[in-house]
Amino acid sequence: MTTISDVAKEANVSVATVSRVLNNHSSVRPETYERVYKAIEKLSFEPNMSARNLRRNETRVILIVAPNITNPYYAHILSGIGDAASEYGYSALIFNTNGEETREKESLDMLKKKKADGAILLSIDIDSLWLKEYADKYPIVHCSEYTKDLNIPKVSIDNYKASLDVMEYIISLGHKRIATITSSNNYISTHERLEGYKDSLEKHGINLKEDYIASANADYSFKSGKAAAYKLLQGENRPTAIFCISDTIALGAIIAAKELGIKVPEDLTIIGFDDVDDTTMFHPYITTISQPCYDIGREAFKILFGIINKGKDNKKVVLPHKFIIRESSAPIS
Amino acid sequence: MTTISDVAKEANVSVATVSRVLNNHSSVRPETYERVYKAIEKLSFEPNMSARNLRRNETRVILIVAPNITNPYYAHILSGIGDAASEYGYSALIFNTNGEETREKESLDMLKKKKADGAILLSIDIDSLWLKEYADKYPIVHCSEYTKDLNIPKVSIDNYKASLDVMEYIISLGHKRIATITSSNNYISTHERLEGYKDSLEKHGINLKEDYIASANADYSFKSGKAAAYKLLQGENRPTAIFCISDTIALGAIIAAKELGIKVPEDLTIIGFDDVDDTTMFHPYITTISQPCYDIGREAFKILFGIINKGKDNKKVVLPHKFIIRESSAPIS
DNA sequence: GTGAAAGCGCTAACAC
DNA sequence: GTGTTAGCGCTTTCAC
Repeated sequence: MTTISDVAKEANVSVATVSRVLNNHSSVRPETYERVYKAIEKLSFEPNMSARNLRRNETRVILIVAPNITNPYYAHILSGIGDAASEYGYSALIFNTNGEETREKESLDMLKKKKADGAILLSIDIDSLWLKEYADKYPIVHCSEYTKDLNIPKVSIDNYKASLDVMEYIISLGHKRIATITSSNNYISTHERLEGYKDSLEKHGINLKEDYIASANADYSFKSGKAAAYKLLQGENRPTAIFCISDTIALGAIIAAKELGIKVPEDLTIIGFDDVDDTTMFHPYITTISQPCYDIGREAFKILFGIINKGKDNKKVVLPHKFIIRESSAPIS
Repeated sequence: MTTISDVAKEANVSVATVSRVLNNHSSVRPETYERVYKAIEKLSFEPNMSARNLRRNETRVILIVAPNITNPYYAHILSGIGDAASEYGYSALIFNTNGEETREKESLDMLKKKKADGAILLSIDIDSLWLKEYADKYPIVHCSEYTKDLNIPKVSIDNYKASLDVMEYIISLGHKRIATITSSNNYISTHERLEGYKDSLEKHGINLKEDYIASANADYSFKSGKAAAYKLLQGENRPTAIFCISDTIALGAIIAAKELGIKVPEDLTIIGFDDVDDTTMFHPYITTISQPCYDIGREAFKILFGIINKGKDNKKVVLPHKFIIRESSAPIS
């Protein structure tokens, strides 16, 4: 194993100078820099991270906290975080919380115990104010979901705007009886999408009907989406369009419609959200909002990196979503 | 931050003794042990990993090499690895290779550069003999897929046996015209499943028909599965059963059959593999082989941990699969 | 059974 | 602009 002092000998300088070169300190004369650089290359020297970490009091580990990385949505984000982290020389401690607050806290205690330099939270309830205590002391960034009223850096799409986009489109198709399937979870995305739904109706002078709002499980399960759609479609004056808060729910709604003999999109428009599940297997392919999950992950890492190395920040990054029209939506007949 | 010497003071011993307690050296007198232990608790001391790693020349980082963690199969395994790693105080460097050999080698160079203590490979071609060079020098374990003829520790299910199970079942249903959709990739699982298919036919005196063997893409895509099924079902003397190497392919086959007006399972039995995609959304629910992905991941980590800490090993662990009969299979009519 | 002390590889004050 | 050196927190040899 070659060390900094091997390089120093090779280049005929002191270890301090090598260290300076390694850390891009400006005070090194170009010739010296060159000489050291060549020695580094020649010996193919790689700095020992444990030594550097010990000295700098860092870990070069980040915490990734998610309910369940098996969920494709989180898997995509994780992929982006993971790639960025590798590029910057960080490794990851992946914590599955199963959505439990105790597990969330437990994971953040890793920060307290100095097992990680910072954390990226993939999902957190809108009202998790207990987070403040941690965010004040440690580098934390929100990814996708975030707590309201807490000034913590975050990256996500504009869920409210995306919801508006969906609703404008549905309304432009001539629909008036528009329902939504939301979720029983307590995420900001869920709230904002519902707000967008309500505000759009109001803007267009369409009365909000409470029984046009159904709710699926916290984890957007197919089954619960299907059940919610059943409720919606079996009531009287059934909707001609349903805005679903996720693609899995939309899939459930499509099946419910099919079982009830309602044709999609001819008699019922269904819109999804996320575009991460494969919804181009079965017709009708689902019209949906697509999120740049991978980039959300990458960006989250970069912000965290900035905080760890340059100190506090409260950047809020909003990435663009895309509206993808496929087959499950049509003008009212 | 409390250090080992704080603990030493508190317990009235030397740092060496604290270290011994920390590492369970037997040579510490019970009373001393007790005293130190209490001091550790009292100060809620946590050893500084960077210091320990520097001293021991470790990183406490493992490499996880996968084509794409966004694939649910890998995501499930990753979940198991991640949980086990966290429990043992390891973090992970996740490398997406996209199936490219150069990326695989690149990732393993992290071992050379001492950026990780060992690696878990989630997929590797059956004939990647170049791996030997690395496996001889560094702790590496195979997970799910492995290279033939290389004596590297591994954990997987018995793909050959699983294939036999499927085939015995299909044959017991009375089918004689049995096709398979394999994959163009070069994984051992693919080979073994195909072997099982062939051997079963032979055992039951059914002639192998080359045009009953179709092939989907390397990544088992739905589309390619559907295309392969089309080829199978449009030929003359079409099969009455198709054994698909993955659930996504089976899903494709079901759609192909539906489009061709062939009823599943009445006129065509379709079997899948993996049970990781959600195949209980649409009827018919798919009869399939289920793999204990999470446990495969956990076990792989444990073996790696063993090698890192106790030295070479060539344990081969075979975990049990399950055969799940659902709706896509029926006796020949 | 326990302690003293060296040293892992690096960074950063401080000196020149 | 560069070198000398202390020291980050831990493990481990060597004494006793």
